[in-house]
Amino acid sequence: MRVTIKQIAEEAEVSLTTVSNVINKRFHRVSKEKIALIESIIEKYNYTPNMNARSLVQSSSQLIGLLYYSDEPDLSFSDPFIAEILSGINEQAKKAGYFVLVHNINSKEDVKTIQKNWLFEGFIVVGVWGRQFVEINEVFDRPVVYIDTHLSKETLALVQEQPDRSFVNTDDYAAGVLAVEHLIDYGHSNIAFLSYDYAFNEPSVIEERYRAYVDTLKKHDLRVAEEHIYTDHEFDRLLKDLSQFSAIVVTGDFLAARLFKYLKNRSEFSINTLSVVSFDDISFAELMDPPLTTVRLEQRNKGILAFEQLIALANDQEVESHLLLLEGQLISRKSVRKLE
Amino acid sequence: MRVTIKQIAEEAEVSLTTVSNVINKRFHRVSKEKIALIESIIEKYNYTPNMNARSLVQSSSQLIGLLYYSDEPDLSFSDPFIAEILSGINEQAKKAGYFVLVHNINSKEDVKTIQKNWLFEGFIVVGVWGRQFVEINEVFDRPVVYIDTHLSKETLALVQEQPDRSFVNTDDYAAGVLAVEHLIDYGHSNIAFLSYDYAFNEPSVIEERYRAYVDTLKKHDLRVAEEHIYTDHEFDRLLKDLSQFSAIVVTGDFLAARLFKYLKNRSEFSINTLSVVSFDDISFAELMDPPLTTVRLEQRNKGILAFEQLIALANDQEVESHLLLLEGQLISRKSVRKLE
DNA sequence: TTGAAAGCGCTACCAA
DNA sequence: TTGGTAGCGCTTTCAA
Repeated sequence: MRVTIKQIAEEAEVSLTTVSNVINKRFHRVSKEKIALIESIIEKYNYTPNMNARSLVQSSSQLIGLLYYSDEPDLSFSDPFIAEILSGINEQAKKAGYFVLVHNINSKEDVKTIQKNWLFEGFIVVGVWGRQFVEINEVFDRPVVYIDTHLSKETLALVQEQPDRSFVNTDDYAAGVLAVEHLIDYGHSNIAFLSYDYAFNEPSVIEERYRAYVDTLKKHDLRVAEEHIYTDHEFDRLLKDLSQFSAIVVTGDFLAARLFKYLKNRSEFSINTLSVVSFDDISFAELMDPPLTTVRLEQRNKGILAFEQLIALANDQEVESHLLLLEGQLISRKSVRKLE
Repeated sequence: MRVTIKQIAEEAEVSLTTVSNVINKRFHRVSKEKIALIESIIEKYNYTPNMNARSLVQSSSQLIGLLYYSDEPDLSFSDPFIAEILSGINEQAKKAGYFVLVHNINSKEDVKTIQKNWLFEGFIVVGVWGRQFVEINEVFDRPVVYIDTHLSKETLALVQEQPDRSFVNTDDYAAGVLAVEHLIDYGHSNIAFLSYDYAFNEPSVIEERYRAYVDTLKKHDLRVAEEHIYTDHEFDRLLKDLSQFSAIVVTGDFLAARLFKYLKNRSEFSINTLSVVSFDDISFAELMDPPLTTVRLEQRNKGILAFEQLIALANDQEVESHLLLLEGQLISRKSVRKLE
């Protein structure tokens, strides 16, 4: 059987309390000699406290929950984006002696259930945005940091009141500016915009990039038009209009790859005629033909940062800000060409 | 505060024991009326038992551990392969009311620690093979199912004795045969083999495919030679030898993509001259140029199957076999051409 | 069919 | 600086 605090206490000939005190580093309550003795015995048996017992008495559980909000269960964690984030979280967690429980949620009931089952230090939540936010957010009774959750001004103001909520995002607006400026810098002035089909009127990652696109074009006195916006269902329309554009902003590398394929199948000339800039820098981006110019988003760092922020919140430490924005980084490859 | 079994008992005016009995479906020990009453109260409060308390008394924890063995912490869960598996596990787990804790391990100590911290129903372990196996395997005190762990005959014999260990793999040998037969079927007879650099003498996924390659070639009286084997560090040598081959077997889609890029950069003719077949069918495979012919591996299904198997083991149910082999499926696209 | 009580491993409170 | 003890929420004897 695994060794318990009781056995340690017996062997050291001290009380449970004393052992507990050294385990929890309350050194000021124990004499130096006993600390040394007890620590040596702990070392000897390679003792680690039972988290279930600990959790039961409502102290630290060392457990954090990574929650992925999605309606389609088969999507969830296979998304490389979340995989990267998990990877980052996991690395930090292991270093810091934390454990991470992953779970899919698609309702507030899911959150309630999981909270009743286990005691968490806090949560990292991915995939929540728009109207779901308020409903989901209210049921958490522990700190939470949201990743890639963009909020409307009103909602944001509301959350400001809650000291144990934080947000880590890419600065998607800035990333968008980066992409468009690069295009303009290279001489492009007729620039289309391609994204997945989504609700353009709710704050979201895509909406930020869209705003950046519009603003940057306007700033340079370039023409902006609603019909220059395409969704992934409109490749045909895009192809028809292609002669109008010398460049296109695509909201994700995978979508860019789909566009490449589509274009290659129709008209040989297009792919070398059209410049494309995208977002993500997935591992495949550099292997594409042409190698994709894209804004690197560092999802893994988001995971790392989110974990760090969560631990700070959970321990009531001061945090610098509740909105952490990561810089995107333009990776210039071959898919954007210089215009004379 | 969350409602406890005690409050349920009070409201129902019965003992804790009785409530516990209905929660654990020991209906034969409780009268019909009380069952109905208690269940209605449970329903009303949306009561769920506290897993920490449950675990503490050594009954079910509903917790399974997904352990990823790797020396490089930053690799781990960002690998799309493990992400797919996690996705499958997670879906099943949620349906069945289980929770999954993910963790990186790179020593048996890691396993010991996590086992002392929490009570698991069992483990799903990914990334262990060769000599690490025996050492890691012995420290588990709960059922475990390994994914993609190939064992030597001797080790396998050893494990046969352990009724609570199982293995789910793709039938990598069969998948290899599928790939090579396809090539031969299309008229190819000079076929190279490209894989990541690895220990060819230990049982592994790649070794299985390699054996399939050799055996199938031999079966068709085709020439097999050691110098036809290339690693990902030998692209230059491969390029030099390329005129000898009409086709190549590559052990993974991502590597195939790297090869494509390399070849495109050197000699325009090569990529359309060389047929390539690969393994995985990652989402990018069909977007490659040419679209990649590959053997689909269904990693997600492995996760699903592994979970199911684990639950069976944990509940001492009869299992049909301790070695579950999934079929690969050849996805024929454009990267293999018919020879006249 | 029901319930009282012990105890899982730990922390927290209070007293010494 | 130390220790005794109650109790976290639950399951599990054992007795009624």
